[in-house]
Parts: sequence; structure tokens; C-alpha cells
Amino acid sequence: MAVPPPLMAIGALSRRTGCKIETIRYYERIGLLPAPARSRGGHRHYGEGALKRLDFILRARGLGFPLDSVRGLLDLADGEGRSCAQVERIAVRHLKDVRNKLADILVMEKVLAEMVAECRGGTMPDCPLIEALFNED
Amino acid sequence: MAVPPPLMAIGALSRRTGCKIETIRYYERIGLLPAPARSRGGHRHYGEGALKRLDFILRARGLGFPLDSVRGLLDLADGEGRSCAQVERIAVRHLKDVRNKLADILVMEKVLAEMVAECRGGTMPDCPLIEALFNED
DNA sequence: CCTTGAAGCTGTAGCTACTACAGGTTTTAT
DNA sequence: ATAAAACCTGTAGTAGCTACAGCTTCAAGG
Repeated sequence: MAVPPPLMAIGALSRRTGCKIETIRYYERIGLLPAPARSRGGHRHYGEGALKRLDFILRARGLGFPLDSVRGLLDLADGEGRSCAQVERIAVRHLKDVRNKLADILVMEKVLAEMVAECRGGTMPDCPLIEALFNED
Repeated sequence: MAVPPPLMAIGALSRRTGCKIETIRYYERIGLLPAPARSRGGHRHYGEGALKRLDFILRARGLGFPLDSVRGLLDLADGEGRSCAQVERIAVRHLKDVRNKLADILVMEKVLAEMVAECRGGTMPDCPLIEALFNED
């Protein structure tokens, strides 16, 4: 019935996911990806399942989830069941972190932009940007 | 004439700047702070100059400048002269980085917020957030 | 002066999330 | 059969700290 699923080497998985080979091996080492089948010579061979899982990891990482949270999400995804509440907790927590970072970066952008604006046009002996960093408030 | 300037131990410098002791020593190790005077017993003693310099570093770091850029800014600040153009280059470069990160984080925030919104209220067997991470686009 | 507790010292290892080798083996294409 | 590409393991490096362990010194009270 089932045609044996096509296996790919780590390089193919890397190409198809855009994830570097070293990173794939790293994810395996830290237990995010299961150890795949091996050829007689020891080369890794992956099925489509690994590809889906790696894509999941990469999407979560792309949203900034730390690896620990990704691990948690994968566990919840693996264990079928009413995971929604726990998933939400992880996501809400991360969203809060993201918003905090966002607030920080917005401030940085504003202050930097102002500093640069003041700097621009100045061939002054004393750079106002340097002064700003030296003088409190 | 000049009353010898009051010296402080590393703990006092730490308290006055809000910078952890270990971090101060770290900055010294990597050459951002000059090696201070020492007591006979080997304890570090700092003057007001060190305080100003550390404050400068902390403000630059607070604006997200990487340590390498901080080093560059300090060099320019040290070497008196028309540093403005070079300072501006460093700052503009950093501002660009900050804006890139800002754009990334804004996307993250939006997507995450949407995901969480969909998750909320769901005691579904299949969490939509997990699904979203599993299914491409 | 002596003691004691706080504060300081050095050096090393750990953290996140990879990335980059070196030095070898296997696979694949010719 | 050979040669090049791909793969293997293991280790070390990146940024920017932070946290010990195991000791020494300093300052204040008695």
C-alpha cells in the first residue's frame, strides 16, 4: 500500500527549510528534533515529519519564542488534548515580553533619532551626541 | 590647593551607577574602563572620572549600542577633536539596526496578538495557535 | 590591639542560540 | 576507480554579562 516515504539527507532538509545544517544538528542535540534514522555510514535521513517539526520550530523562533518556550509548545502539540489553555499561557507570556522589548526599542529609536538630528550639520568641536552621553539627564 | 579627590571602592561605584560589580570588573577586563588605582591590599579605588566614564557607557548601552560601538564612541570622546562626523556614523549605523529590530518586533507583536486573540475563548481540542505554527502561511 | 563580618579579590564556568571550524568518513557522479 | 561533494563528531567561539568558589582585605566595635 504505502510507498515508503522519501527520505532526505540533512542538506536537503536544510535547503527546504532554510535552516542551517549546524542548527539542525544543534536542535537535535538539545532535544527539539528527534534523532533521525541513519544510513549505514551514519548520515542522517529525514522524513516529512521532521520537516514539519522543523518548520514549526522555525516559525515559533521567527515570532521570537525562546527555545524553552518552543520546547513547551512542541510538548503540548505532541501530547494531543486540551492544550489550548497552556498554549495560551506561553503565548501571552511571550507577547508581554515582546511588548516590553517593543517599548524599550521605541524609546531608543526616538532618543537616537533626536541625537542624530542634532549631530547632523555639526562640525562642532564638541559633538552634541557625545555630550549628551556624558551629561546626566 | 587641590584637595585630593575622594576615592570610592567598587561597591560604592556600583551603588552610584546602578551597575553590578561584576559588570564593572568585566568592563575593565575588556578595556572599556581603565584599570583603577589599588589599595595596598589590591582593592580597586575609583575617582569621579571613572564614574563619568561608566555612566557614559551605561547610557550608551541603554540606547542599545553594542560594546564595540561604545568602545568607538569612547575613543572618539577621548581623542579631543572634530569627532562629530565619526560619531554620527556610529550612531546612524546603530539607528538603522534599531529600526530594523523595531520593524521585526512590530510584526511579531501583531502576529502574536492575533494568534492569542484567536486562542482566547477556545477550549478546543486543537489549539488554533499550534495549528498556525504547523501550517505554512 | 584584636576580632569579626562585610566587602573585595581572581579565575572559571554558565547563560542563549547559534556558528564555525578541524580533521576525518561516506556518498555520489563520472 | 577515483574525485568531489556532502556528511560526520567534537570542540571552541560569538555577545554581554552573571554566578559561583575559595580566598584575602578592610573597617568598625569592643
